Amino acid sequence: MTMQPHIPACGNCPIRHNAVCAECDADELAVLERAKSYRQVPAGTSLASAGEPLHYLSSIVTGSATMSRTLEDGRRQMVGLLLPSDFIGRPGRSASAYDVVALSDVTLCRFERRTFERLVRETPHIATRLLTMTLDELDAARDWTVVLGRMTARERLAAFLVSLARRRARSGAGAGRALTLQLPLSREAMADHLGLTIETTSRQVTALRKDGLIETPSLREIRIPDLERLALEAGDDADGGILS
Amino acid sequence: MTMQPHIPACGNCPIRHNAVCAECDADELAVLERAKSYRQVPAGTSLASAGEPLHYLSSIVTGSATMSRTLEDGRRQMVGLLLPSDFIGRPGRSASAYDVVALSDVTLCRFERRTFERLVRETPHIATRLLTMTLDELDAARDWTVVLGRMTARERLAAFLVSLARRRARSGAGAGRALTLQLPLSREAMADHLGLTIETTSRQVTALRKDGLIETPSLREIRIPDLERLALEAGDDADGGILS
DNA sequence: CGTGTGTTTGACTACAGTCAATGGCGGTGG
DNA sequence: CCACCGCCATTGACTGTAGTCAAACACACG
Repeated sequence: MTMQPHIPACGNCPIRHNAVCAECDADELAVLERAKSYRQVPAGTSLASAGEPLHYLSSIVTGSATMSRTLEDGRRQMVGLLLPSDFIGRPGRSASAYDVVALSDVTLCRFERRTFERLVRETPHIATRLLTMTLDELDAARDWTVVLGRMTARERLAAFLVSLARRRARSGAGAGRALTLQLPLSREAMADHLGLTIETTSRQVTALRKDGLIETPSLREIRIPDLERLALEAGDDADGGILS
Repeated sequence: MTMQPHIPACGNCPIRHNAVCAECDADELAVLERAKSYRQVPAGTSLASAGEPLHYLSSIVTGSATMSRTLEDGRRQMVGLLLPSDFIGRPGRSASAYDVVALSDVTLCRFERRTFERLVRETPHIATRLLTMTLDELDAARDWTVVLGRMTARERLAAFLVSLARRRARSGAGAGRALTLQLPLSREAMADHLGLTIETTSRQVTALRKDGLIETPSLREIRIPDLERLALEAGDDADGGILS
């Protein structure tokens, strides 16, 4: 299940400048270097379960994961799509509030919870970075609240694709006007994120394609010829605006 | 518009043990004492506008407010109900991401943004408390995401009432089994929070009343004879469980 | 007592959900 | 190498929940 990967030095880490360690200087990095461990898990692995203790807090180095809650009758809602540099777990709480499941093979940079809590206390640049990241996530969660509370199925899908595209654009991969997204999720996972059924999600993909707003070279790829036009469909007229 | 209220010492402040200052010691409180100012505003006052600069960061001392976003076509979604000890604004960002409007007369404890950002940097107990509060708000926002994405109108209303009741219970006012909520919101504001129309919200209030789950002594009061039973309606079977 | 705002109720509509069948793609085994 | 199986996605037909439009009601205020 768990493979032992080669552990890169923090200085060469692909998420060095985006993760919880982003603001650390060389000295602080040296401390992290000693405390961290890596874990590589295959797609489908559960990384945390709602209500269960979580002994390690981790950053995603490569791969992606979902954070979701499932109601007793099986209804599921994704509350976050975790991509490289995103953080799993919460300092100061021993149990996870959500289920976290690897969507692809995932590499984690882990810290034992107590160790990490000490790091937060003693390493100012970790604490400030964690606060900034948490504030950003809070804004993103609230923005998604607007999508789920007030937008139509078509707008939800458009909003999701635009936010994925913007996230990709921010972490390098600058595209001119057209860009192709590698979807990390199945239609079911997309539906769980959008608060829709698989069927409605699929119909909306078809609808956006028929309207020329997206192309679907394969099931897991979506090409966006004109991001601005798609953003308009998401009710996001102020360019670069409300959708984080 | 703005009244000059009597300014209580931090030691006597009603939100002393819940607000962003909760963890501060006497020395830190003395610093806050010098930096803070109070402002009292009547119901309906705009405290922040999405996209507009926000010069003061504040805690709500008394009263309540809504935090919401309005789409261009008028659809509105509340992303937070702000009660005493809740915080308005985000350090490190000069513009507000949402509209904030006073629901009742509100007393604010304010700090100039730059001043507060310095306080966060130089006062460890402010920084840690702010992180804890932000993490709590993040969980609450994600929990609400589940409500909006997957719950029916009836469940949304029940979930909202239960969360209000639990919030009240936490800040004193321990009720045995039955308790009466003073609703700080109009039906319209409730609908905006629940992601529903006024009409559907009103129908669900009627439905819960007809089923004996709530009583409505007046428009702005809701009596809950049995909180556990109402919580069941919200799909929250694990007692004290998922709803923050 | 009348006016106005906010709420409730009613009748009808529409959007997304449900149930079911078909389609496409990849992997495995003959 | 091809065929079959199984999974996931798509499409179709119908249903149901919440939205829309409109009228009645209730309470607060002048």
